[in-house]
Amino acid sequence: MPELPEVETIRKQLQERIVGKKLNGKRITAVRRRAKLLIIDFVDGSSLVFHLKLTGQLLFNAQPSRYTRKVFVFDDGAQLVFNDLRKFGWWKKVKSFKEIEEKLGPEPLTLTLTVFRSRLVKRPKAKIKPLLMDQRFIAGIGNIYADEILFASQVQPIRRAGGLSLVEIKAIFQNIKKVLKAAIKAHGSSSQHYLDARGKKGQYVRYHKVYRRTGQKCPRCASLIRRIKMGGRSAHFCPQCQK
DNA sequence: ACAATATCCTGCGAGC
DNA sequence: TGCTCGCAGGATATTG
Repeated sequence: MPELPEVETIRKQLQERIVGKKLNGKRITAVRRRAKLLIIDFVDGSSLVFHLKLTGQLLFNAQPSRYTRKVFVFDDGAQLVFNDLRKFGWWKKVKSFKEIEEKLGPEPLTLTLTVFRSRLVKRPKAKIKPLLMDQRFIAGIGNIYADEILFASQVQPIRRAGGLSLVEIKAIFQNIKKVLKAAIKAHGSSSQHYLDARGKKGQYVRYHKVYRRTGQKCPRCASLIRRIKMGGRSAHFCPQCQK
């Protein structure tokens, strides 16, 4: 799916466009994001929650296509179109968002080094890449940004959390924020299906250093980028300058 | 505790 | 042209 930066981009755009409108008679008070979830809040405290998974799109005032699964119509006639080629995405109405909140780890952008370290210490045997993608450990990072964060930190994806030095932990911590913020600035990564609420592509693919660059030169040391399988997902890294 | 696999679903490009 | 294979931004359940 859209990972944190993509959902955050959609959130900002929808916030500007739909707050104050009514959906099914209820006024919208806010558009929030938690991890990779998009949340539309209503005046009565209830929420409409979306998860876009791999191929979901939320388009404002777009024409429905063959992949449109749902069209939400606002009181003024504006529309929110939910498209999803692979049908993994979902939406649901909840009385309170707390029902969903419980299972999620901390938000990457407000995470502190102390919290990050204390959570790593509890999982010494776990490999760092699956850990970064584990939504209970830290919520919002997926395959693209896990690879890019580890490249920026010069740490290989197969490293065990317990074997990381303090310098490496700090680097990963800082790069989580740095990479995600830069990606938000670029409106996310449109590697394949992602479009923002305006139907436009994100530009962060330009800055990808390793993700889907197998066999190309590492921008730091010119070694060839390698791809390995980790738990059914691809991990991309530089075998030379990531230790 | 951790790893690997299957699963939901559809499409695309590569190779034969 | 048409087939099969592998791949695809997620997350969960199951099994070892």
